[in-house]
Amino acid sequence: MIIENIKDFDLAQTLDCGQAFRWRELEDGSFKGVAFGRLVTFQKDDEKIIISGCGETDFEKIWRNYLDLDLDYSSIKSDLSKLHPTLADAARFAPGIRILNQEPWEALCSFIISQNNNIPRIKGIVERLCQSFGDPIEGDFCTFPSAERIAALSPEDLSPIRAGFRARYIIDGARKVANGEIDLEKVRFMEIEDARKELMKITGVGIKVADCTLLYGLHRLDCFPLDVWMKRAMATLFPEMKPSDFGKYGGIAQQYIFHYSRMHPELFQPATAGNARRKFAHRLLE
DNA sequence: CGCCAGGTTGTCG
DNA sequence: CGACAACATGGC
Repeated sequence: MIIENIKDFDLAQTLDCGQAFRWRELEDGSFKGVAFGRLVTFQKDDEKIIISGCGETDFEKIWRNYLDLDLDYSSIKSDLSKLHPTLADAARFAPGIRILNQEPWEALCSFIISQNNNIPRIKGIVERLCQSFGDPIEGDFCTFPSAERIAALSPEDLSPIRAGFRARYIIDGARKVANGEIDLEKVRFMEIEDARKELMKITGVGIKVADCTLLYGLHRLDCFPLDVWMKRAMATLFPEMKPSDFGKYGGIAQQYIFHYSRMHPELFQPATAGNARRKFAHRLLE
């Protein structure tokens, strides 16, 4: 399956920018992984995306939407870039980021795991969750376990995935989703404040995890999750702005800023002597 | 070893 | 309301 004329899209920037935790980069720069129960490999060649393991039907039914290929990111980027020069810098730094349409339960569960945690370890816990409770597909690739499957477990059953204190949050979320107490497809269309409140009925889901679920799992592009990186970025780079100033595509702005900040930690370090010296040495090398 | 991580909860003032 | 420790684990 080959899709032509794709702009504003980069595999690494999109699949490894902290919105999804399961994609594996292969030697040749392609990405292999599972979503919606399907195993695929993406390759990018100039303006073409090559998808192995997927036919026309699956592309139209799943992957076109998953990769958000119908949204005009050029236009959005151009509008966002007018809001603030540093946002323009961030968008220019990773112009190929898109916001995925992930499965709602996977996004919810993944971001419950993300709390007070670092990205490498989040990936490890999610991987062990899938290996332990998902269905095998091929090689060691597995599906993401359904809410129903997890709902049948106890926190102790999750001990092999080493999620720590988050284990009972995962179970609580799974049970509320599986028994219909929370209908994620209804949450998708709720007023944003109601949607947040609904998700926050789950123990262990606060405003940040709720916003991540809404943005990455339910494609609510106006959500602007504030984690430690984003709080630093707002305080340091956008002191005059608040999240709502970024508008209906604020979630996309957030992703540019999050990635840009994580890739430039020096922006947030006090200008220590050592740091200044390093910068000076760097200048001499140029 | 100590600090921190895409936070949330519970408690105390 | 706001501040703040505790939470489980391991990356760096």
